[in-house]
Amino acid sequence: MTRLPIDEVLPELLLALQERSGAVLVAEPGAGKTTRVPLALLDQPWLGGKKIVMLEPRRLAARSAAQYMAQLLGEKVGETVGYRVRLDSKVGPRTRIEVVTEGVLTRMLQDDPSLDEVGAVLFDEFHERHLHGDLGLALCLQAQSLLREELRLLVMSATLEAEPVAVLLGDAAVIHSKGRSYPVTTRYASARSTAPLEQAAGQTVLQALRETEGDALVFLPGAAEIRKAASWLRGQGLPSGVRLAELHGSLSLEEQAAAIAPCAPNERKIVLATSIAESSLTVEGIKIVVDSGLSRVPRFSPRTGLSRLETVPVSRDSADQRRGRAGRVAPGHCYRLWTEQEHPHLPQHTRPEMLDADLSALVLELAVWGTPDPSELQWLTPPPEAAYEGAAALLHSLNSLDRLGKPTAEGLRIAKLGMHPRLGAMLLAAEAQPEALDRACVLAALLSERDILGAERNVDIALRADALHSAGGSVPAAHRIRAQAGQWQRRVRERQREAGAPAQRHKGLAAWSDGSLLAYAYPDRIAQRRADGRYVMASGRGAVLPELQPLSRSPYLVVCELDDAGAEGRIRLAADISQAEIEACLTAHLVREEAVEWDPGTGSVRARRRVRLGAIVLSDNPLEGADPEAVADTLLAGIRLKGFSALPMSKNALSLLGRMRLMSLSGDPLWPDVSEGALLDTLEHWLKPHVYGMRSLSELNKLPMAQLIGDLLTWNQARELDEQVPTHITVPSGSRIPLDYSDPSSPVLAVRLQELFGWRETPRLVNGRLPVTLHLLSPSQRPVQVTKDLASFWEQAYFEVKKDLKGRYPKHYWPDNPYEAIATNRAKPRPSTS
DNA sequence: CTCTCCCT
Repeated sequence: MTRLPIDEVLPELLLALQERSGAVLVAEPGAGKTTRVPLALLDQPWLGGKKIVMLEPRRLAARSAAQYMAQLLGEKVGETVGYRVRLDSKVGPRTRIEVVTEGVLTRMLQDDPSLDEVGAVLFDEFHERHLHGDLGLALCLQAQSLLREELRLLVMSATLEAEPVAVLLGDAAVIHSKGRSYPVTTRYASARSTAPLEQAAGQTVLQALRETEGDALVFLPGAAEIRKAASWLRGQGLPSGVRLAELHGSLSLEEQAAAIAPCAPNERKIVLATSIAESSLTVEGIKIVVDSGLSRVPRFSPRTGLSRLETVPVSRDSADQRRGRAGRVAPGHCYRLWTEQEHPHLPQHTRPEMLDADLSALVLELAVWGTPDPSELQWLTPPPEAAYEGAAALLHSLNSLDRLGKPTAEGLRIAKLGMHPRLGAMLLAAEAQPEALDRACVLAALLSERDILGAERNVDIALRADALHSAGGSVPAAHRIRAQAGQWQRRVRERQREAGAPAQRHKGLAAWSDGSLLAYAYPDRIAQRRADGRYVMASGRGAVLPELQPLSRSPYLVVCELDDAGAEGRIRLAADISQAEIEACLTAHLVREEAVEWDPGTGSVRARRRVRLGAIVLSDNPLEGADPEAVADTLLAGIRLKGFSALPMSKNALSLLGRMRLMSLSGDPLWPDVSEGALLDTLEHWLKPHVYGMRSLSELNKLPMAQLIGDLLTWNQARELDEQVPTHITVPSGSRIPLDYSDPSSPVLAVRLQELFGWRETPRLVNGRLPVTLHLLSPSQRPVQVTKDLASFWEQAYFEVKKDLKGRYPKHYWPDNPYEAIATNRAKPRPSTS
C-alpha cells in the first residue's frame, strides 16, 4: 500500500483508543483517514471481533469508501466491508466494517440502543455538523455511558474545533494528521468590489486566467448568481478554448457529470458552482479557485414553521476547504473576493445545522429514544428551545406525541418509516385503503426530494405525480422517487401483515384526492382563498401564488411548500382541496364555536355559529338563541371598548354623579366610587342586570341611568346626599337654582346677581365645609364675576360692577346696599303687597 | 427574477 500521511499517526490513534473509549482525529483532506482508519482498527483487541460502524454525511461517500476499502482487502463490497444507505445496502454475514449514512445510524440505535454487535462508531467529516451526525453522537454517548462502557467513539474531521468534542467524549486524546495536498496561494481582494457579484467574480476569473494556468472553479451562492456570471462572462468574450460549465444541485446527474468531467487537451474550463463543489462533488483538474465568500443556507424559523433561504458569508473553515480544491493535483491559486482585513471577522466554523433546522424529526427520535427532555443528553450544540418547542407542538398536532411528550403508537411507527413526521402522518392516515396508500407514498417521496419540475411555475403537486407516472426514466430523479415510494409502501404493508388490518379513518369520502391526503401532513397549512392567488392559512399566515394559474381560483388549498418571504409566504407546491374534504379529514382539528362578539361598526353584539380550522373560518351562520349571559357580557365589553361615552348619561345622571363624587371626595370611604373608570369596572354590578335582551349601544338609551346610579346608594346615603349636596339651592329671590357639579371639587351656582340681594355669605355644602363657586350673572345671563366669597364681593367689587351694570341695564334695580335690598328675578322687585 | 445542501 502507498504510504499516506495518516499512517504516521495510526500508532498514536490505536494507543489512544486502547486506553480510552474515545478519541478525536483531526486530519487535513487527503490524509487518508476515511479508508485507512477503519481497517487499522479491525484487529484491535478491545473490538472483540465486533463491528465497526463508520458514518458518512453522503451516500456517495459511503459507497465509495466501502468500495475502496474492499478493494484494498482484495474483496468485493459486502464481504468484510459493506455499506448501508437509504434504499441501498451491501452487507453480508461476514461484514465487520459497515459504512453508513447518518440517518441509518439513528435507525440502528433506535432498533438496538446498546449496539450490541458494534465495537466502535466512527464519525467521519464531523465538521459538517449535520443534524443527524450531532444526534447520532449524542445517542452514542448515552448508550456508551449507560449500557456499553467499552464502546469506542472516534470523531474524525478536517477542521473541527477539537477541544469541545474531546471534552464531550470524556477527556479524549486529540490526534492531528497532516494532509496530502499541494500548496495553494491565497490572494485577497485589495478592496471589496462595489460591482454586482457576477461581475466581480467574472473579472477575477478573467484576471486569474491571464495570470495562471489550469482550470478554474468559482464558488457562488446560488443558481441565479451562476446564471448571471455565466452570461456576463460570455458577454465579455472568453478566450478561445475556454469552456464554461455550471454546477449546482438542481441539475440532472448527467449535467453534473458533464460539468465535472476533465477537459480535452488544449482546453480550459471555468466551472461556476455552488457549495455543492465544496465537499459533495470533486471537480477534476482544478488549479484556480475563485471564491465569492458567500453561500445560501436554509434558516428555519420556529415562529412561522417555515424555512427561508439566506445568503450568508462562509466560515473560514469553509473558505479553506474551498481553497483546498485548487491543490489536489498540483500547486494552485485561490482568489478571494473579500479583503485580508475582513478575513478575521468571518466566523471560524460552519454553523451547526442544529441551530437553523426544522427539529420535528429530531424531537420525535428523542421521544422514541425515551428522552423527551433533551437536557438528559450531552450535546456539542443543544437543540434551541424555541425550535424544540415548536417541533413538539407540531408533533402533538399530528398525533405523534402525547401530552407528556411520549410517542404515541403512531409516532413510533412514523419514526420507523424514516421520513418527515408530517409525511408519516399522511401515510398512516391513508394506510387502510391500498390506492390511497400508493398515492400517499408517491406524494411523500415527491416532497422528500428536490422538485422534479424545478422551473415549472404551476405549483400543483398533481402535475409532479403525473409526470412521475408518465415520464418513465426521463425525469432525472424519477427513478429514485419511485424507489422511495415503493420502499415506504412495502414497510407499511409489512407492518399491516404483522398487526392485522388497520382501522379505516377518513369516513364520508368515497375517494382520496391529493388534497385530502396532504391535509393530514399539513393541517396548519390549509389555505383559504381571499382573492385570486391570495390565501390565508390555518396558521394565520398569508400565502400567495407566484402568478395566476389554475389553482388560483380554488377556494381551498393544502400548501405543501412555501417560502417564508416576509408577511406572505410564496407558495411553491400545493394541492386543491374542498371544504367537505377538510371537514372529513381534519375532524379533530376543527373548532365548532358559538361566537358572541362585538361588532364595533354597528355598535352591537353579533352572535354567529362557526366552524373554524385555526385562523380560517369554514362556515359562519347567524346563531339563534345565543346565551343571554354571553350577549350581556359582550355588550358590556363593547361599552368598555368605546369608553364612558358609550353610557347615555342624562343631565340628571351627570349631576347625580357629580354630587356622589363630591361626597366620596369629602373622605367617607363608605361612599361608592363613581368615577368613570370605576363605573366601567363595575358594569357587571350596576348595569348588567338591566341589559338582558339588549344587543346594541343605542338600546341603552331606554335605561333610566340616574336611577341605576342612585341605586348604588343606601337609603341613608341617599338622604344624606340630598342634605349635604342638594341638587338646587333656593336663592333670596325665591328661585330654585340648580347646582352644577361637573367639577365635583368645586360645585358652581350660576345665578343672576340681582337674585342674591340679601345674602351675606356664600352658601356652603357638606356641613358648611365647601363653599359653592358663585358665577354671578348679568340680567341677560352674561358672566359678571366669579367668587367663592360673596361678602367680599358685596364690600369691594360690587360698587364697580354696579356702575357698569347700571349703564347697560338702566331699567334694572341696582341698590346701593345689597344686604338690605330685595332680591328679584325681574327687572325690579314687585312693590310689596303687604 | 424565479431555491442551498443533505439524509432515515
